[in-house]
Amino acid sequence: MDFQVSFNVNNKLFVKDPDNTDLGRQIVKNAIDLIYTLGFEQFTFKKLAIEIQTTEATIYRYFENKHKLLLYILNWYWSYMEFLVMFKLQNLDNPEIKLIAVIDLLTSDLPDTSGKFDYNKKYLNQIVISESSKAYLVKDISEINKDEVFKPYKDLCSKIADLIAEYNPKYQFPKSLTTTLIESSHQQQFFADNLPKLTDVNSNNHQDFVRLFLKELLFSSIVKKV
Amino acid sequence: MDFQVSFNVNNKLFVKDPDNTDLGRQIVKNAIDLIYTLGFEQFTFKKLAIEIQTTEATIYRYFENKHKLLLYILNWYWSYMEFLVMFKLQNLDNPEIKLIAVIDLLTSDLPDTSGKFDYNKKYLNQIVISESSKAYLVKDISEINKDEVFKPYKDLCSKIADLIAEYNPKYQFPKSLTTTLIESSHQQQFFADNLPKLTDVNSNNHQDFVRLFLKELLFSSIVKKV
DNA sequence: TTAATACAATAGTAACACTATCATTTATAA
DNA sequence: TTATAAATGATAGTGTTACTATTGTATTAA
Repeated sequence: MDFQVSFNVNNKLFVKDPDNTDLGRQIVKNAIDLIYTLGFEQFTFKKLAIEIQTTEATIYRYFENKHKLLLYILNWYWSYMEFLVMFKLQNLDNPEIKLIAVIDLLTSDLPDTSGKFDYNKKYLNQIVISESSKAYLVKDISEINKDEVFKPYKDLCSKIADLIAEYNPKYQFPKSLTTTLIESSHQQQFFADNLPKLTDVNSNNHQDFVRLFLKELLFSSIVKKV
Repeated sequence: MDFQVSFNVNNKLFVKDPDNTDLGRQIVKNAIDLIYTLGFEQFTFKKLAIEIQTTEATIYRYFENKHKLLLYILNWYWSYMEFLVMFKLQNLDNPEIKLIAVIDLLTSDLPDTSGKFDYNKKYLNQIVISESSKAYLVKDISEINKDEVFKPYKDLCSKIADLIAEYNPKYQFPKSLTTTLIESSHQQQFFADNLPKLTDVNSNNHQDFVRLFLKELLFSSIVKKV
């Protein structure tokens, strides 16, 4: 694939739209690299400022705090993922094949894009795996949820849940199964890499393993019972 | 139930065993209350010290940092949970009934105990739901894993995975299914409470809902195919 | 040419995550 | 009972984090 993609990320997530300036895009791009390298807890605006040779104060003009920056990055990812799902499902009719395509997407790295958004897709993927739950597992979740900062995630979930309902309208838990698939896909990849005894991974290709597990989990849950 | 329980929590998790002194037990008990109230990010040793009218320095004599304290609390929880599983499964033969009992345990509050460990079980449960993944989603996971700080969690998982293998020896992913059940049980409870649109809850009793969902998920995965 | 905007440079504050020192209380053992 | 060690309290201090404020300069737009 080779085209430019661009999404309107929720404007409650930034003070000044980083998408509009070179510096803004540098901030986001280098934030991804640095969060990947240091982990979210060790990542600070100070370190990011040094990395791109600017000052903390400047970064604060774009983002209120690092949590919002993380949410911005994740929203970009979820929006992109929803776009990819839409794109890949074009011209597909069979609900089973559609769901298989979705699982493949959820367990693959993002395709590289050229142009303005040359974020490191491998890093971005790892951030989603290791850091995304920290975006919602916070005490002020109900406050930040009011700003609709989880809309892209919810939209993606709802789209996949619809596919499940299409496959088997009688299945009772399409949304919970969807979030379980998505979150489990991250967890199992993380465990396979870091705590492999918590999984059944045996090959070297962890993504293949997770893909297999999730397909089994999904289709045995939603199979139409006679 | 009414008896005293006591576990040997991994001694790499503390500097001085909090289990041996009144002050140590106060620290753990009040840490649970405070982490529940403030969330792990806002929780500090300073605030805890004020709460129990001691000083930061004193708390540092028991725990190196708040991450280790969280791990200590979670290890206590996982050890207790494994004990409860063992206890509840006594005298049960039928693997299906055993697995149902396990899911019931995973989706219920801990029973109250008297004696030294009068931790607030409702708070502890919420901490497990909201904070436990923060114990392992850290950059230095491989370092801390060397100290076997995840052993109680792994032991519990392995015990449940064995039950799955007992039910259906041909099922390929007993461990991954187990971690998925446990983690999903937390997530779905968290989502039901905070981001209900990501789930299919309709009743007021979120625990019943999660229980139903997980049983369905588990047994459709491991059903013996003809 | 003026005026606005964007950014850099610098300084400062309160909280956090510790470490160190020393005095005092408490438990224990000779 | 006294000596001794261990546990805790009190206090201080350091470097870092998470910001906010101010002021000067370069760029751009009217």
